[in-house]
Amino acid sequence: MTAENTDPNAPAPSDFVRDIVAQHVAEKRYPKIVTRFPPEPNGYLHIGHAKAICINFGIARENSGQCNLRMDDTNPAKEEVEYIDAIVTDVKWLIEGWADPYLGFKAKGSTPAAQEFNGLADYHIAAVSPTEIAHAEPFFASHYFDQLYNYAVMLITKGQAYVCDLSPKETDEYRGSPDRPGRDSPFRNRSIAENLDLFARMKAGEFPDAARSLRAKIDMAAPNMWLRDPLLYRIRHTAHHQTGDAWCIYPLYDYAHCLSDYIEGVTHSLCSLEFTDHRPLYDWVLENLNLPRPLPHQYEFSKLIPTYTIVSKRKLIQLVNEKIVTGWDDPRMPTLSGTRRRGVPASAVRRFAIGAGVTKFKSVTEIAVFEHAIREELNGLALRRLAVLKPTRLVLTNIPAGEVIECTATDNPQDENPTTRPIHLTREVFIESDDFAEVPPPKYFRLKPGGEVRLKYACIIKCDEVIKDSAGVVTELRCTADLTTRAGGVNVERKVKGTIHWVSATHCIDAEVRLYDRLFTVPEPDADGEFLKNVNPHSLEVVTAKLEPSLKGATSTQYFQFERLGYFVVDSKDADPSKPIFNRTISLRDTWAK
RNA sequence: UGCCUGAUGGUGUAAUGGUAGCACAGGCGACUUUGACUCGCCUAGUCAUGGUUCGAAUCCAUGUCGGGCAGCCA
Repeated sequence: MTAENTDPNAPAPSDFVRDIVAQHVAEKRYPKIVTRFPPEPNGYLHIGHAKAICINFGIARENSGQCNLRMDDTNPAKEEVEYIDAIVTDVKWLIEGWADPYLGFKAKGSTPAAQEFNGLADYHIAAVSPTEIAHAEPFFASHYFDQLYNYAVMLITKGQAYVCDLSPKETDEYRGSPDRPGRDSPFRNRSIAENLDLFARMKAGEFPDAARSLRAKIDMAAPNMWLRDPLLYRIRHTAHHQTGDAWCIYPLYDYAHCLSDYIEGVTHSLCSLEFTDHRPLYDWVLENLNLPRPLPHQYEFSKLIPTYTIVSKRKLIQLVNEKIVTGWDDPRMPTLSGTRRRGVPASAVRRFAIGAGVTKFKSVTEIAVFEHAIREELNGLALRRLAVLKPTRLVLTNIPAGEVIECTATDNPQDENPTTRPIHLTREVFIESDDFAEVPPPKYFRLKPGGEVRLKYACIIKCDEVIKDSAGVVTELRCTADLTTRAGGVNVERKVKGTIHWVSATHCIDAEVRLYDRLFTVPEPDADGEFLKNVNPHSLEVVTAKLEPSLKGATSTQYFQFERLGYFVVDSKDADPSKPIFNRTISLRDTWAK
């Protein structure tokens, strides 16, 4: 549980978007605050999307409103159903226990209903809650294609849209450039009747791809490029994952998005900065259609870009296709599925995304902020366990072989009344190789020849002898255990500087442990456009670790802290009961290593 | 050279004409059967120049620097 959803006194985030919403609420401008999260199903959601999700769902949550999940699927060439399923899973995961009551879906198969509002024709589609209605699905822009078509006919009838026969290349030339006005298309002044006829025939499939387009008639000399008679529809003889072969003309983003918002009753359409130039077009479409209900408005904020990561679908796809990672859900990927598999709790992602704030300043957020959020969440959630990643054999010469000394270990010292479990001290144990140094550096607290250290939850031991092989590698440490320093023993209060973790050599289990590190070696991997050369060749190290036996049967829904090492989780994909595999989510903070 | 948009410690963000605060990072220390956690202390900032004002990060002007825009992508 996190402060964000348990502390009623925690101040709600404050930012310029929420200020605007608050003002609209005070003015009673809308019957209900409705936002939306509208990904295109052409890739997996990543940490950058988490910010948009948190803002949109957060505002819905704070205002008892609603946030619709909508597939912005107007370009069938780039989209796949695989992505739709993944997006739904990821969004539900991220908001679960936080904003799920505010998630808006629609009844499965429903399309916008024609209604009359204040005496005017209108289209509207109602939301349902997926937690209450079994047959619910996300919204889809493609489910509004009929209505969008009708609106386009309306624009044509008003003389505000026309069919243009210019080729893509010619259209480009006619558009001019930022510092040079464009020229009117020779087809700009076709009669309304001809436009209506041509548009109907475009829909009927009479023309090949890109032979004609429907354009808004605005201003070819506008300083804003997006107002130079932007395309509304293009011809594309391609099947759509939702509508099949029903359509061969598809609306473009600028036309479909604002109307989709309107049809759903969205009030605040929040998007990232690069759409700022599109806002006048968003408004133009809505304002020219005689729509009876209050219009939505668009507000822009900056994206969340962490250091040492890439958040560009195109580039993430490249990492997958070039097999630099094992897939979209590789634990090194900044995708939500990768992050989840890595062992990061949704609450940590939210804490990070919300903490980043909402501004119009293009910023880069240090990954350390995310790492801190992960540790903070996991510190409260993770069960402590003992595990040795790189084992060194240690023999307690004063404990007879076969003797088992039961010790009590704490599951999580952060709990008010922590539960415990038994662990077993035996003659032979494994300790971390790093926890012994034959020639210790200055201020080394751990085990050294002749030195003492405490085995956590057990007793103080003294290193008597170092056994090495012919190559000089340490193969065994021979020590004596001072059993009077055990819990309950007379010398339990005796202090030594170092405490190290260990597992019994006779009771432990083996497991594959995947040690992940940052995927990139530099803070801004794509600064020069060549992110592939900045891939960290050591982003994954696989070891066979020795684990305390209570870890047997662990599942991927449990978070663990291997004491003194870091946070770990069972890999949700590759592990099975006979083959335990753990992912290191993140190491513990280590002020000594610095 | 067009339009849009922005600039507060190393990073992110707050202060909405009235003491520049918070978090991360960094440093020092305390505590510690995790060199974790926790706690205390410290370092460090309003792009520039003018103006309005008793008072400016905030308002105005000019400048500087940055980001975005010319897909039949979203």
